[in-house]
Parts: sequence; structure tokens; C-alpha cells
Amino acid sequence: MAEILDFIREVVAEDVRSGKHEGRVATRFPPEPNGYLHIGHAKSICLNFGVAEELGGTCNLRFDDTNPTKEEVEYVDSIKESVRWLGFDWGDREYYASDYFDRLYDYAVDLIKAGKAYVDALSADQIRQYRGTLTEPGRNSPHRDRPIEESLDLFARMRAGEFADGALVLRARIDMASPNINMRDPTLYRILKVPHHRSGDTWCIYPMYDYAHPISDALERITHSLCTLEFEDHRPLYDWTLDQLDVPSHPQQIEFARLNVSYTVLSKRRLLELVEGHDVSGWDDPRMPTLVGLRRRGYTPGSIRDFCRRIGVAKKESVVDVAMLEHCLREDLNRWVPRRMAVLRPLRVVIENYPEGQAEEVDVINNPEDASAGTRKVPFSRVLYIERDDFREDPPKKFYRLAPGREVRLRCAYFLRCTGVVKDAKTGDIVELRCTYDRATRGGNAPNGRKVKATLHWVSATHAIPAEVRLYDRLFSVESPGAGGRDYKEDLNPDSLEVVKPCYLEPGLAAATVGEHYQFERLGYFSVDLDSRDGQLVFNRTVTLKDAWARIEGRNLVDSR
RNA sequence: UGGGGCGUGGCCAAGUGGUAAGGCACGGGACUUUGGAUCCCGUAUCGAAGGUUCGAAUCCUUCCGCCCCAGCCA
Repeated sequence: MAEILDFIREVVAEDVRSGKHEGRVATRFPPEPNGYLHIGHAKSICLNFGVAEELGGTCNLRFDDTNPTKEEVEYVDSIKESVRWLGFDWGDREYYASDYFDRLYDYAVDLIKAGKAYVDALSADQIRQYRGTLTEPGRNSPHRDRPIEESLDLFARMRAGEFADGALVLRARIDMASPNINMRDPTLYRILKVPHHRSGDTWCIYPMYDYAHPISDALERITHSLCTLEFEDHRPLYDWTLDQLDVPSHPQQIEFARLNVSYTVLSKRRLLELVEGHDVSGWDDPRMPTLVGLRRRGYTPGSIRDFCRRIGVAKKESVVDVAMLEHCLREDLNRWVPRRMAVLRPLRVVIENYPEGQAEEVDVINNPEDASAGTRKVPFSRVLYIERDDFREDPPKKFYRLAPGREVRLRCAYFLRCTGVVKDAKTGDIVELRCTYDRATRGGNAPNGRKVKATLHWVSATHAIPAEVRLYDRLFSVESPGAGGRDYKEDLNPDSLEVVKPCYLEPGLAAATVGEHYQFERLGYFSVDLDSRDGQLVFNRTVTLKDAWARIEGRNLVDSR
């Protein structure tokens, strides 16, 4: 079945068919290096690189670095790493708008000579006043009709550093009465006596996005310039700029809706605030929707690409359910991630009829989805740990795990029956379970065909290794943080991080290395965090497994209210 | 109240005049040595109202709602 094309792919495919742009396809991903990439950028990356790849074209990585006051090399490095991690390759086509500063300057001179731009001496404040409002036209600047020679001279001196920041500005001469505010003589160049992370102090005037972007696209002979909806109003300016100049090509700008995901925020400003306000541990905090955060959390590039494919590309502003992202993740991980046993909240179990001091090894399946993954040996002995949640002294309806008198299966080991509960004399807390096992059920099946309703994961107390596990929940507790005029920080989920320690892992996990993925059976997918040290493993819970019991239990809670 | 966009089930999203794809979520069932996975089954008349037409989500009209734009940010 042919994949359904989104409207952008349709346009590009049609252009290839009709021979527009000589049938070429050239796109670009143009991040501004002023922050880390997030899942929203992934949508754009997948679109731009995807379209190019599918139609035999190319996709450039271009840093839109025209504002030295906000941009840093730290960001370009991380952006490159994230794009690569996502699985895309820009070859040698790594560009920077700053590489075009010379040509951009020359084009500006052309504009002035053609009477299409002028140097204005109005202050930022005055320009705002002259701009008019949404419903009233603007007024011409008194300097709008300054002689061309004068503008040329002033512009050269702006470049030479003769004026202070903000003293002068180069403006396009378009139409102060345009209903499109972007066309009311937009600023093209401003003075910024700030060193640039690439061009150093070569320049003290810097081009604005609306001017630099179309020309950069044209110089790279981009065919389709894909951007988000908020730039739709800028398209007339994009086209105007290219129409005035003798540039190598005239790319077509097409806008699509940016991605929003429920229970998180996706704006650089807010993400920066979370980092600077220490609401998270950094850009790569596993709860962050940044690519470095998702990566550390244990998300795979493939799952993110799949997600971007599934959400589609359209012009409707939408909020995609984070459950969709999690679904893509689980689907990927389920296929290949090795299973292991780990007990997060241990409850001690003593098997009274199992010989003291004895131990044996049982064969445990590595991945039921993949027979070739084989089995491994896991030690079993008289004292085990099971999950506290897997025992209820007074089991509610539909709870079919362990309870007094009940028999369950220990995964790939034996049937186990609970014969007694040991409690702390003072607190009444359950501290240990007394049980018996049926040695005839080795491997997990009863010779007499007897069935059990539950299978529990377990770990041998004497063999298990301790570890720290970090459990994450959504960063925000509401679907759209900050909706209804609230401060989005009020919506932060106070329980988004829970550190559990010590947890007990089957011994083979001692060899786990940073970044590895595992499924802890019945609990979820986990990955080894970079905070791990020798003998002190730290795991991040990437995502839980779907949990039917939790749903039933939750539903009952709601029902009983 | 200027301009530019957008409105298809809870969330995405196909559909471009011929009688509403698919995915996620949700509910039910089968199967199961992860209450996982897998497999079945189930849920919309398309923002509203008029109109054109044998026939409209698709064309026309009007209305309603939501988003973006008044940075020397991108």
C-alpha cells in the first residue's frame, strides 16, 4: 500500500514531475543555535531530510546564526549531535548564515542602489510608533527619501563601526500602508557591537532573519523552504526580497503546523527557563522533551522517527497525545530489547521447604519476541525478593497475584505458595513472606496441569545486585501547561521524578553499560544512566509497560468514590 | 474592528462532487510462563446555517470558533 502523502510531499512531488527547479529537490533544516533541539524540531528534521531522501534530493544543515547576542557554539555542537543521533546525515552540506555575511552585505548595497532600502535614524521606539497598528496604516519615516548616496554612505559607516548600537538601521522600502505589517519597511540590518561565535569581531552590523533567510536559501539553491505557520505572513517579504535581487534561485516557502505534545512544553524560552530555574537538572534531564533529554531517558531515534511519520504534516494546529509517542517507543523497544528481572520495591520471601545454603540456576527467556535471543541462567535460592505490589494480604477482586494461601508462578522457575506473613511487631508492616515451592514445577509448569493466574518476577536475595532506579512521570500534570493564563510552572508535576533505592537486579546486569536498554519484566523499559559508577548502577525508567491491573485498580478507585 | 491561516470521532489524520481510510486512546473478547506482546470486535455525517446538485466533508453564501502578526528575535 502506498504511503499517503502529506500536502508538502504532494507539492514537491508535483514540482519534480513538472520539472520546476529543473526537477531538483533541495531542502534545509535551519536551526538557530540558541538552544537545544526538541521533539518539535524532530518533526522538521524528519520532514526536511525525509522529503529530500525520498525524492533523491539533498538536505542542508544550516545554522541561522544572525543574532550573536543569543547564540553560542555549545548549541551548534549539540544540534549537530542530535541531528546525527536522530539518524540523518547532511554530508558536507553544513552551512551558516554567517558565512554569507559578505554577500548579504553586497546584496544590501544593491538594494539601496535600486532605491529599495534606506538607512533610517529613527529610534526603535519611534519606528514602532511610525509602524501604525493592526488596523491603522503606518507613516513614512522622515528618512525614507534620503538620497541613495547618503544611505550608501551611512550603511558603509554603520559597517565601519562609526555608530552606536541602535543609532541607525537599514530598512527595506516597501509600503508603510500595507495591511501586512511585515511589509511596512521591515528592518534589514541592525548595529550590534557584539562578537559573533563564528565571525568574531569582523562585523558589527547583522542581518535580520527576514532578509538573511531567503537569500541564504537562494544561495544554497534550495528548492523548497519548509517552515512553520507563524512565518506565513512573512512569505510576501521572503518573495519580495528575492524578487529585488539578482540571486541564483527563488525557492518556494511552504508552511506547516508546528508540533505540540500534551503534558509538556515545547518552546525554547520555556525549556530554557526550566533549566535555569533548576526545575530540571539540565537540558538533558530525562524528563525534558529535548532530543538530548529523550535520548538520556532511553528513547530510540527510530521511535522518534516513527512518531514523526505517524503524526503527519498539515496546517492544522494540533496537540499530539504523548501516548502516541510512548506507543511508538514501546513498539520499537518491544521488538529487540532484552528482558531482565529487577525488583524495585523488594519484599523478602523465604521458601521454607527450599534447602538452606542451596542455590541453582534456572533458564530464563531473553526475549519472547525473538527466539534467537535465547535464554540465560539466573540464580535461584531459598530467599528471594519479589515486588511489594505483587502481594496483598487482603486481595481485592481481580487481583490475582500472591496472597495468603495462594499459588503463583515465579517466572521461569517454580510455583510458589504463600503460607505466612511476618510483620513488624511495632508498625504492623509486612516485612517478610513465608512460602513453599513445588519442586515438580521447575521451569514454571505443573506436571499435573495445574494452573496459576499470575507470574511474578523475582530475584535471589543473596545473588542480586543493588541499584538506583529513577522513575519518571510526565513533567507537567495537565495536558496544556499554562492554559487559561496560568503560569505554566504552576502546572509542573511535583512527582515527575522518584528515586528508588536500593532496587535489586539479577546479577547478570552487573555488566550493563551506559546507554543500554533493558526491559525489566512486568515493569517497563529501562536504560543505564550516565550517572552510573562501577558497582553503582543507575537506571532510568524510559517508559512503563502497559499495565492492565493498574488500570483496573484505578478504575475501581474512581468507582468507589 | 486590518492582514494571514485553520476548523473531519477523546487525540492525530486521509478524503479534492458519488455516498466518512488508518493510527493513538478508550471499551469488550481470544490467547498468554511479562495482567507485556499478539489477535479479533466496537464507537463520527465532517464548526453552524442556508443554497447549488440526482447526489456535497468536498462547490457557493453567510455566520461562529481558534491560532498568528504591531522585535533593531528567529
